[in-house]
Amino acid sequence: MAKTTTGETVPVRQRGVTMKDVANHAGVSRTAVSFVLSNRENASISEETRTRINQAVQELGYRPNAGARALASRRSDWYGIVTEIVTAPFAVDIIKGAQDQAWLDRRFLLIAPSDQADAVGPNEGLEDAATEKLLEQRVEGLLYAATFHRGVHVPASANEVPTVLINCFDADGKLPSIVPDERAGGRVAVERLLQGGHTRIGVINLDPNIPAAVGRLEGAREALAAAGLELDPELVVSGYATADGGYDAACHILDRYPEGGRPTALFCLNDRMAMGAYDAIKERGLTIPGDIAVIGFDNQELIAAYLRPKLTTVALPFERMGALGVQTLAALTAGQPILADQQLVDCPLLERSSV
Amino acid sequence: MAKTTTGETVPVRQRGVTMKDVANHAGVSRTAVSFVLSNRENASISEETRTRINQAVQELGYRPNAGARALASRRSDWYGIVTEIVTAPFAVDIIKGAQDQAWLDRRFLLIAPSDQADAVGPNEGLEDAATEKLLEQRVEGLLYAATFHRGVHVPASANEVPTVLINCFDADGKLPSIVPDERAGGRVAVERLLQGGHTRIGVINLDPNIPAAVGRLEGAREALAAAGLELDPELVVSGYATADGGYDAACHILDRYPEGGRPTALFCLNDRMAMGAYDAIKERGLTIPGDIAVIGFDNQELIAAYLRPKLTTVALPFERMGALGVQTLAALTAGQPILADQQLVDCPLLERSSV
DNA sequence: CCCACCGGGTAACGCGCGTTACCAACAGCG
DNA sequence: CGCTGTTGGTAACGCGCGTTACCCGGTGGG
Repeated sequence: MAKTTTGETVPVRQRGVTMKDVANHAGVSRTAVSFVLSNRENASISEETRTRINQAVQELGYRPNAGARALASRRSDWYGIVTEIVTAPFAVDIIKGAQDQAWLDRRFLLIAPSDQADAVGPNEGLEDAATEKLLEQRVEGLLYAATFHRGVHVPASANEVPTVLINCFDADGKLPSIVPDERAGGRVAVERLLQGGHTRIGVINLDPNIPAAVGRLEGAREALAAAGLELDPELVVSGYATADGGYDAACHILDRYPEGGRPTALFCLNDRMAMGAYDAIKERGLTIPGDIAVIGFDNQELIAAYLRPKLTTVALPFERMGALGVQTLAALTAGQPILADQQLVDCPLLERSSV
Repeated sequence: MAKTTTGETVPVRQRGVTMKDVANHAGVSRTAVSFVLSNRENASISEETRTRINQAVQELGYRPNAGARALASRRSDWYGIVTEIVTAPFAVDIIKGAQDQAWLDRRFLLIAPSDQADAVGPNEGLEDAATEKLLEQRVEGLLYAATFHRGVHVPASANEVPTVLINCFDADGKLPSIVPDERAGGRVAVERLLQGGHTRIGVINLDPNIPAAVGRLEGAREALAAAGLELDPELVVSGYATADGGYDAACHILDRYPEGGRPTALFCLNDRMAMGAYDAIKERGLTIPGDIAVIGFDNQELIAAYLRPKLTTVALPFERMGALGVQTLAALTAGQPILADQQLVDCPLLERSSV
């Protein structure tokens, strides 16, 4: 506890070592310390005092005050990311990718959850409070990350700094975005099945209106068309994006042609549905991949890597999208042109044991 | 000021509006603006100038500079959390709980990943770089969060500021920590099985040396002892903490007494192993929960909520631990005494359909 | 001998804000 | 009348640092 002049006690606040302390300790001016610490090459400091200063830094355990530096230099070295991912962790790898990349660029990533506004007042926009908080910290750029690929509306204040969307796109403007190449993913999945000799393929579809479903299905059709085939509409069934939904859809598909003509492969548009499909297949005494090959989408590790047999699936490149988002932001803040308004990121096929 | 078509005015925000600009616009001194914005009750500002200032704030779209405020007031309103969770997202709810609580306390949570030091140099300690970064931001308190309950070593610099450990404990010191009450969790799980009429219970154990295994097993034994029963050592099998490990262990347990005496319930010490156990049970033509009741631990949503039947399991209170960590930190920074060096948090039973 | 130049530094300003000390005007009171 | 409060403010300092302008003592060139 420390005492003020009035005698009252306040929480102890360690008086930090400042550049002035370092300067005194080294017997030089604070300016010299600043020059040495910021490695200015055009500053003329002799090698001897330079080492003396560095030694003082070590001895005193000096640690720069990032806030003061930001204030004086007018750059914070921070990016902010507004995301619902913290509360819906499915796509947490976006944060990881972004954070790693930011770290490489010697920048810091400030993470703000996008759904906490209701904690302060019911009428505030969801992301607005988070965005505002980040701007108060004077972030140099903003990222918005969604848990699933969709269109979003970004608060107006986002226009004050460079902004990039990750795993979502600007529903009403021209903000640059990074999204998965759903179509190529659908294509590669079905190509893999074709390559395995499957020509009759059932599809367990998501809500047909969301971008993921549209793209993946389109890709699937392309792959089939390239082989001179097409989807049997009877074998494309939508369901809730859950294991139960996948189970129901799989039952429907597997039982559709009792007389013969049952598909030999199932393309499940997400892994949770594939999980349910497994049950439906096993229930019927069929084996995976012997009787029915299954391929998923998303690569949700907890599911895909632990199902038995392990699920072959198409991965959503979350980490890569996060990194690319930061790179794009870096280009924007540096005033460089970016490659495209919308960057598509490849969805690689992960071979396991279900095909 | 900009006007919309409806004639309502919308603040046009531009970077660089300072308190001085607001003061000029309102025709008062900057001090007056500061007083109004920080709501000092002992400052004497007339109601009229107060509204004039607030109006100027609106019109100019003034946004405080958090860094400058922190510099002048010598408090940042930030806590820092060092965590491996970003890279191993299992326990991401810790972050959510901490962030929500911090938000309620009008504080901000700075998240630093604990494994990025190798990006700058191979010789730096893992958490050290992250901790250092946070201290440079002048966080007022530090949290360390682990993905699984264990002992950890924290960098020495953490001592400069109040520190609380979440889901881990200080292996060599006296830092306060928040951990799940594994023992009570094991007890409640087995009590539930007993209540269901099960007296012969198989246990799929984790690595027997980790705190989670020790506590949960101890709790299980307590519950049995209270009913005058005890574990059959032949029915306690350790395995890798994966679905495959659970499958193997379950096979072992289920086939141990071919002549009769097979357990009617399985206590799986985590949900991934329960997932594998499901397969072993189904393979043998047995039903869940009809023939074999299964109870898990961890409540890993992606698994527990999607297995068929849905898995009854004991939840790890990640979110609550995160919140409690922040509360404890708040008490520490305010100089208040904390309840205990180690706070145990209850692990509630989540009833689904597997018992 | 004077002057330009260069190496090696330092003084001083300002970033945006919290905070303390102070000041002017006016009312109430004896 | 002087004195004391009270109301409604303002001037000025400093937080820790980046940055610019400047200074001083040598040195080489003319």
